[in-house]
Amino acid sequence: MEYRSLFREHGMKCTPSRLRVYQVLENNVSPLGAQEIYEIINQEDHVADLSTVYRILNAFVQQEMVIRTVIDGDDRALYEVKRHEHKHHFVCLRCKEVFPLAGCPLERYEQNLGQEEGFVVEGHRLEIYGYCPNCKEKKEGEESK
Amino acid sequence: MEYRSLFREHGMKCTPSRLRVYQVLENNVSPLGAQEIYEIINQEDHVADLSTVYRILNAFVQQEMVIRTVIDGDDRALYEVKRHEHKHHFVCLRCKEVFPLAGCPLERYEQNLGQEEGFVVEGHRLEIYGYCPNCKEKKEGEESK
DNA sequence: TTACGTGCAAAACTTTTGCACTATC
DNA sequence: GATAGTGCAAAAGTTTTGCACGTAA
Repeated sequence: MEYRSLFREHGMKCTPSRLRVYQVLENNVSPLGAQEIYEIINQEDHVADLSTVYRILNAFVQQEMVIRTVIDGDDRALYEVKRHEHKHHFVCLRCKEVFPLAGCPLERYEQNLGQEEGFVVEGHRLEIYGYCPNCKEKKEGEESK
Repeated sequence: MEYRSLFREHGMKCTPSRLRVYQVLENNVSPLGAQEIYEIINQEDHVADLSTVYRILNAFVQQEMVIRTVIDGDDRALYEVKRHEHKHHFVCLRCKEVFPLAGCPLERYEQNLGQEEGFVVEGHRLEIYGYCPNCKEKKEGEESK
């Protein structure tokens, strides 16, 4: 099985819980919270405890298989599999949905930052906030009342 | 007093706790957590309870006098006074210090996003992660062990 | 068989809330 | 004097941890 070797490469045994957590993350384009993942994997029968989900997620993050993010105005952490492309998110202020955005506008900016300020840039986090096409319309409706 | 009218404009009474919380935020270039603010204002004598600090911060945020942010890898929220300039932060992965950065490289990118994808952009969040000049050296020392 | 992984319960940490009391306007 | 603000204690939400038991390799 393909996952077995993926886990072994990162020094972890292949267990049903880990498998399910990883698959759920893989199948979602938008990042998910620990509680959400817990609910999804246990929908049919009991697969893993919430504390186990947290332990698994922490292990994935430490192994850099998964990225952990926090979003303004929402205190819990969100998790998503690390994919090859570098991308960012658009967060809808109304429905709270998180949309993936392709690409990144920051490469040149980061070069400057290293040269001019003496910082070593390792990465960045960018989210765009606003209204998604769907909520854009609804919002206009609400405001014209 | 100058603060008195600032508070009144936002429909809030001028109390010692609010005054101190606001001043502490004003005097810090880097954002602070609620617990930190609590400790600073109560250093000499008791000024406000932690729950009061939270209530005050929430009121400030609601009145858009203060910005609330969360930073990856650190679960608590950070607060800073809303200043006129639009700026971002550099977060040091080693000492966790937050450095303000002037300016913003995103204006054109956001225009595209609205036109091509149908999103309404209201704002964004950008943090750069890496090592500050100070920790850069220390880290190199550690690695060459 | 032996580490590593997990369930359960409890704790830690951040943030919110209810209620009686206090201070500002 | 009315209303908004506060202290204290308790609760709620998220994440972590200790320990005994279970399971993958």
